[in-house]
Amino acid sequence: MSLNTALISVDVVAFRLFNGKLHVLAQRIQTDRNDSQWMLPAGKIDPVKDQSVDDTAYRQLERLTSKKPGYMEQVVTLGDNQRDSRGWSLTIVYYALIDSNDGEQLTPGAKWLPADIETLQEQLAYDHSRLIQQALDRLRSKIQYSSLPVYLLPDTFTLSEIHGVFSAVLDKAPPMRSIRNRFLQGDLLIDTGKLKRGSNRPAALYKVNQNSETWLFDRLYISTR
Amino acid sequence: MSLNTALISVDVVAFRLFNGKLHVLAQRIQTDRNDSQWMLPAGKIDPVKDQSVDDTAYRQLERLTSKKPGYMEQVVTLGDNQRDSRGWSLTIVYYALIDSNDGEQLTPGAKWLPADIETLQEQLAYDHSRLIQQALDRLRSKIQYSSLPVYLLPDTFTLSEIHGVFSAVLDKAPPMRSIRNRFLQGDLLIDTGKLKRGSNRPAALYKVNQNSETWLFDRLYISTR
DNA sequence: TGAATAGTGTCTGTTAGACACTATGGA
DNA sequence: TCCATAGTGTCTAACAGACACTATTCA
Repeated sequence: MSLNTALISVDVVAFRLFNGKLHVLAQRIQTDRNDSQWMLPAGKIDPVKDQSVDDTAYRQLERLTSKKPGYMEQVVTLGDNQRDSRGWSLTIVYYALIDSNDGEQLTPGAKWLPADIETLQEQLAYDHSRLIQQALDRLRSKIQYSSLPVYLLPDTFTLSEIHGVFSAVLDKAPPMRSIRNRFLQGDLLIDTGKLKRGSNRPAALYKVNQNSETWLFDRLYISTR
Repeated sequence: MSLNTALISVDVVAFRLFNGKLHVLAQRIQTDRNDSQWMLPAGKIDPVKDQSVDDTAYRQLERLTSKKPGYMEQVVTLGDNQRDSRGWSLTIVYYALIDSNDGEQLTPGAKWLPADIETLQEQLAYDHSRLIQQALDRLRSKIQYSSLPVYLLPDTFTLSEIHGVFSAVLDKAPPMRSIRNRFLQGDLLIDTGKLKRGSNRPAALYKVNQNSETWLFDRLYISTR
C-alpha cells in the first residue's frame, strides 16, 4: 500500500518584487493556440526524492528558479470534488518569499507575472488564481505584524524600501515614522554602516540580524486596515 | 483515475472545557491488552459522502459526538515518510472548539481526555499527541487576539468565565480589567439582562452577537506572553 | 454585617500615527 | 545654494495593565 499521488499536488505561490511591484512565479503551459496559458509551480509528491511535503514544495520552486526562498510557509490544503473535472483532488498550497538580489536563473518557460489578480485570472489555468488570492491574503495579513517584509528585499536595504514592500503588497503603507520605530526596535536589524547613495540624502543600509528568527510583533498597524 | 485515500487521513483535535480544564476528544483503540490506547477522531476522505475536506473533518467529529463545533479551522497538513511505518503518509489536521452546553451524546468508545500533553503522550497512539500539540499551539496563539474563547463556553456566560478559558488554555490569563475592556467593546457581546447567581455578587450573563463573525483584535495581550 | 465576587475610575506604559522640525548629500 | 529625501522630536490617541475603589448578593 503506497501513497497514490495521482490527484494530490503541491502548489507554490512565489512572490518577488520587480520595480516596486509584486510578481508571482509561473510557468508556461504547452498549448496549440498562440495565447499564453500559465500555471503555478506545482507537482506531485515524489516518494523517493521527497522526505516531506516541504521538500516537494522546495522542489517545485527549484524546477523554475535558481533562487532559494528566504521564507516559505504552508497556507492551506484544499480538497473537494469541484476543482478538478476528473473528480476529487487535493492541493497543498504554499507561499514563498524571494529576495530581490540579482543572479536569478530562470528555467525556460518560467516567468514572473505581475501580481494583479484581474489579469492573473485570465492568464492562469485551473483555479490557480484563487490559490494566489489565498496566499496573498495570508501575506497581506502577516506582513502587518511580522518581519516578513525583509524577505522580499535584497541582502541590504533601507527603511524606505520596507515602506515600498508595504505599498507593493497592500497598496498602502504605514507612515515611515511607524516603520522606523518598529523595525529599529530590538535586535531585528543591523546597521551595516554603509549608505545607499543616488537619491538626495543617502539612506542607511541595514541587514537582517541572522540571530533573530522571523519576528512577530504584538500589534497590527492601524493605518493599513 | 481517482483519489487513492489509502494513506491520507483527516484528523480532528476537538477541544472542550470540563470543570475549567481543557479536554480533547479521543476514541478507544481495540487492543488485546488491558491498557487503554487512544486515538483522535480521524479517517479517510470518502469521495461519495464528502464534498470537501471540511466535510470529512465534520464527519469524523460526528462519528464520536452529537455536538457540532462552534468553530473549526484547518491547522496544517503533515506529510512525510517518517510518521507511518508503511512509508509516505499525509494527514490534514483540524481543530474544533465545542461549547460547554449540556446534552452531548458520546458514541461508545469515545471519551474526553484531559489536555495534559505529558499524559496524552502515553495515552495516544501514532503521532497524535504531536498533532494535538500543534493544534494547541495554534489555539494558544489565536485566543490572544480573537473572540475564540466564547466558542468554548455555554450559550450564555459571564466575563469571569472568559477569564477561565484563558486559564484553561494558557495556564495564565489577562487581568479582568483587560478582558472587560476588550470583550465589551463593539458589538461583540449582547447583555442578556440575566444574572448568574450562586456566587456572591451575581454576574451579568452575555451571549454572542450572532451578527458578528469571529472577531479579530489588533493587539495581543502582553500579560499572557 | 462580613465575605466574596462583580464591576468602575483612573493612572501609567507602550506604541501607532500626525506633524513639524532638522540633517545631509547631489545637482 | 536649493531641493529631495533621510531621519528626529514631540504630542495625541488607543489600549493593556496595575491598583484602589465601589457595588451587590449570599450566608
